[in-house]
Order: sequence, then C-alpha cells, then structure tokens
Amino acid sequence: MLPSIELQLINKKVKPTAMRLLVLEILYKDRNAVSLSDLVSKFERAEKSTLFRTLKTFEEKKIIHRIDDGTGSVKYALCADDCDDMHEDEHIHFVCTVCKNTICLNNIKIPSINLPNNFKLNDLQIIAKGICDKCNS
Amino acid sequence: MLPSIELQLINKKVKPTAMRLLVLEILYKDRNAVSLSDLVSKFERAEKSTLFRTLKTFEEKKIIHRIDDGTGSVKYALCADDCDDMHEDEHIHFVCTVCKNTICLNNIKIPSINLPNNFKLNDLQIIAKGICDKCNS
DNA sequence: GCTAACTTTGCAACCCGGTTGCACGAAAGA
DNA sequence: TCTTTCGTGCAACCGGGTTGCAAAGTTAGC
Ligand SMILES: [Mn+2]
Ligand SMILES: [Mn+2]
Ligand SMILES: [Zn+2]
Ligand SMILES: [Zn+2]
Repeated sequence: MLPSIELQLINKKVKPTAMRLLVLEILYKDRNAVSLSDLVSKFERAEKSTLFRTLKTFEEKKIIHRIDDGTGSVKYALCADDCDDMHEDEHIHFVCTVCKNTICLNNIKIPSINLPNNFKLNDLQIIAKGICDKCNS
Repeated sequence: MLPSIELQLINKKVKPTAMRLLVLEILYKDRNAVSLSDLVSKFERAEKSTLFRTLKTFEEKKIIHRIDDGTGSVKYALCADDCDDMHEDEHIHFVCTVCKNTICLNNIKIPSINLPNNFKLNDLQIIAKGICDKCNS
C-alpha cells in the first residue's frame, strides 16, 4: 500500500482504515472498474456490507464514481484528480464484450448532441460496447 | 384496440392474445418507455410473470426494445418499423429527472466517437439526463 | 364434435444485487 | 481511564427480475 493512497484518504477526510486502504489500492492498480461482488471475491475474507459501505463512503467523498454499464451490477472507478464538488467525471465508459471488463476512457472527447426543442440537458452518459484492445488480437 | 395493433402482432408471428393486445396498445399510446412494474400497476389485475413473458416475447420478436437507463428498472419501447433482424434501434434515450419518464429520441443523430487504438466499437448507448419539454416550463 | 398436442396464464417460489438494523469492538477525545 | 464516536460483521431484508409447474385456453387431427 503506497503512502500516497493513505494520503489521498486523509486529504478527502476519510479515515484510512485497513479495509479502505486495501480497497483503494485495488482501485488504483486495476484499469478495470470493479463491482461490489468483484471486491467480495477478490478478498474472499471480507464482509459484503463492509465493502458496500466502503464504496459508498468513497463515492460520497468523491474518491470514486459509479458506472452503470447495463451489465446488471454497478461498477466503480477512481475519479479524476480534478473531480471537485460536482462529481462530474464526464467521460465515455467502454464495456468489452469478450473479457466483460469496463474501462474509463478518460481521453476521448465527449461528443455534443442537439436535443429537441425545450429539452434541457444536464448529463450525458455514454456506454460504448465492443472489443477492448487487449482482447482485439 | 386498433386493428393495426392486432395486425402487427400477426405480422411478427405472435398470437394476438387479449393480454398482448392490451400491453401493445399501452406501448403505442404512451410516448414514455414502460417498465414491468409500470405495467403491473397500470393493469392492477394482471400477473407480473405474464407481463414479464409478454415483454420478453415482444422483445424476441423485435416488437419492442429494451432500455437500460440506469434507474434500476429496465424499460421498453416500440421498435422502429425498419427494425429487422439486427434489432438495432440506435437512438438516444432521454431520462427526465423531474417526471422520471424515459423517452426515445428517434430523430436525434447519434454522434460518432473515436476510440483509442485497437478498440473495436460495436454499439453505442447514450442516455441523456435532464428536463423534458413537458416539465421544462 | 371430441380428443390430443401445444400455448398461454396464474401462482408461488426463487435468485441476486443491493441495502439496512443492530450489536460488538476499535479508535479517538475528554 | 472513561466516554463517545466510528467501523465492522452478521443476519435479515428489499425489489426487480426469473423460473417450475399445474391449470386453463387454444389449435389441429380425426
Ligand atoms: Mn469512469
Ligand atoms: Mn428507444
Ligand atoms: Zn476485453
Ligand atoms: Zn419530464
């Protein structure tokens, strides 16, 4: 567990418990977004509800953001450093149909769309499905 | 129940039972996408499993398409007439944060995006959240 | 029309991801 | 140390979705 991980928790005003450090470390190391059940099986020795509350705390403190990729289980990934109050991590999420992983595409520009008259847009969620670079041989 | 509704079922090789006609009629009349629980409460006197299987049949026969708008319950809306084998209803879905309704925006062009190297795109799902025309006063 | 084969429906039970109440133990503060 | 707050484990719950099975309805052969 890198010292920076502990620092990040302290910066975001979250007490760096053992559990939280381990979860945050996983989120840092994995390029894929992780679900609650991913975490449960990754530790094999931790309580679902504790992990649930860890994710909830992280989300509230803007350490991670939720990804609803339509696969039936919510996934989470680290927020960008500049994710301040609004919690606006606006980027595309890619779901690989081969390895089933979900990835944040932070460097792809979000397109703009024109809504019909009198519609007001607040948030645009884009899920791209296909084959990821690792599976695309 | 319009005769065209019955015809549509026959065209798609689905037996036009009373239940199916009623459900399809609702889907025709409502501009909002409907969920299973929407249907259950709309009839008040029909079995959830029957409605579930009705939706399942309609989806398999390409009469309706599923919308995963991240609200926790899957919604369904009519397919376009030209929705043939591929079941590719590619359009944006709008979720109103006020009235909580989900609407197919069939006339908005889907933007194109550039994925990183070696990623292959198969499907782009776009959920726009905001305030719909009716709620935006 | 009468029966057999198939389809649709109703009911109950189940599954699974997510969530909560509660009690215990660890940590922080006075 | 004593008290208060916080984090964790466990069990139970919730709601959307799904399935097995038997009854009811429909279709087709005779
Ligand atoms: Mn992301
Ligand atoms: Mn649609
Ligand atoms: Zn992949
Ligand atoms: Zn609205």
